[in-house]
Amino acid sequence: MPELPEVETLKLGLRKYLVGHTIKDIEVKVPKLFVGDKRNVIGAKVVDVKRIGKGLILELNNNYVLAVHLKMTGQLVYRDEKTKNLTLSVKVGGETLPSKYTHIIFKLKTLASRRSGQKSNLKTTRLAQALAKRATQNSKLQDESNEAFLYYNDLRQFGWIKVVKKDKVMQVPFFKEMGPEPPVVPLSGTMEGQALLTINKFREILQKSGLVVKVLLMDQKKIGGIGNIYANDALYKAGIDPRRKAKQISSKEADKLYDAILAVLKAGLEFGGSSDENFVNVLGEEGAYQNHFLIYGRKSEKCKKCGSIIQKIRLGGRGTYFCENCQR
DNA sequence: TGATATGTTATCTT
DNA sequence: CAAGATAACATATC
Repeated sequence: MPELPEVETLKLGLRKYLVGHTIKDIEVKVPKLFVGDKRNVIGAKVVDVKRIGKGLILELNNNYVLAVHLKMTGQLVYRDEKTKNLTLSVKVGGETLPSKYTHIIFKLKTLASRRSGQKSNLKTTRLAQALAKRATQNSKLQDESNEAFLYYNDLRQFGWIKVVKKDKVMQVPFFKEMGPEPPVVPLSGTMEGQALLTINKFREILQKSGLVVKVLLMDQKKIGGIGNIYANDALYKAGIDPRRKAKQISSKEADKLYDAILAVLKAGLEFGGSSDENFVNVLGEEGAYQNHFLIYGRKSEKCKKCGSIIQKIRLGGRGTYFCENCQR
């Protein structure tokens, strides 16, 4: 369920809370979820976080990165002194961390010098000197209070975290094969090398594919970042029947669908993602887009536009919701 | 109890 | 070979 808006929401949170921390140790409780040698990242500092489609890249200050995919039920939750008492918004497992579903624990530390150092060295006031002296005296205490954790929780254990050399990120199969993604966030938000979906490219992808349009939207090799929720909502918004062949979509309809895709992804972002199932942000808080689904999950309810009963079928093995009257 | 939910990947089929 | 279809993965919930 974490799709582009959810992963982007998490990315922004990780930038705020995780960046600047040094990885002191990694406890891997379920080995199959952690790929690679953890010794290559222990001791390194997280310097930035990027996203490719539904994937995350934690950039480190050495030659490695941590590539992350949450699949359906993965969570990355940050905890330190200030946030340790926050409860986790989930419908399963415990509210406190680590929980029954915490499979990987990153033990982190921020250096006291990062917050109190540098600038004060440039100043020569007595006050600055006194503060610096006190900071040194308290450094041991501060080190302890600066201890933090990043918990990887995953109910279904489908996700993964991979240790990858920085220059090999785009060679990880999932990233290498990913199609262009809809441009809904500032360019700085995505990984270098990740293509963006233009309207012309979108028309071309539709024309070239023999797939049913909804299955195509969700195919990460064709377009990156769209999953079941936003595919359903975008097709509803554009008034297009999800069962239609992509090839049969006219260029006018393609434009409408393109706009609808950008609109629903942006709506998802504005609500901090959707937490219909397990998604939570970096602090373990729910998003709110689930309260604004246009059609996803509304089986047997009335269509908001015309009042017809919403149908549910299965396309490409996934639940598909649509209004027979409004989507043609 | 068995069907269902989900995203990607492996494998089978055309 | 390629594109598409389908099973597999894990596990709580209906």
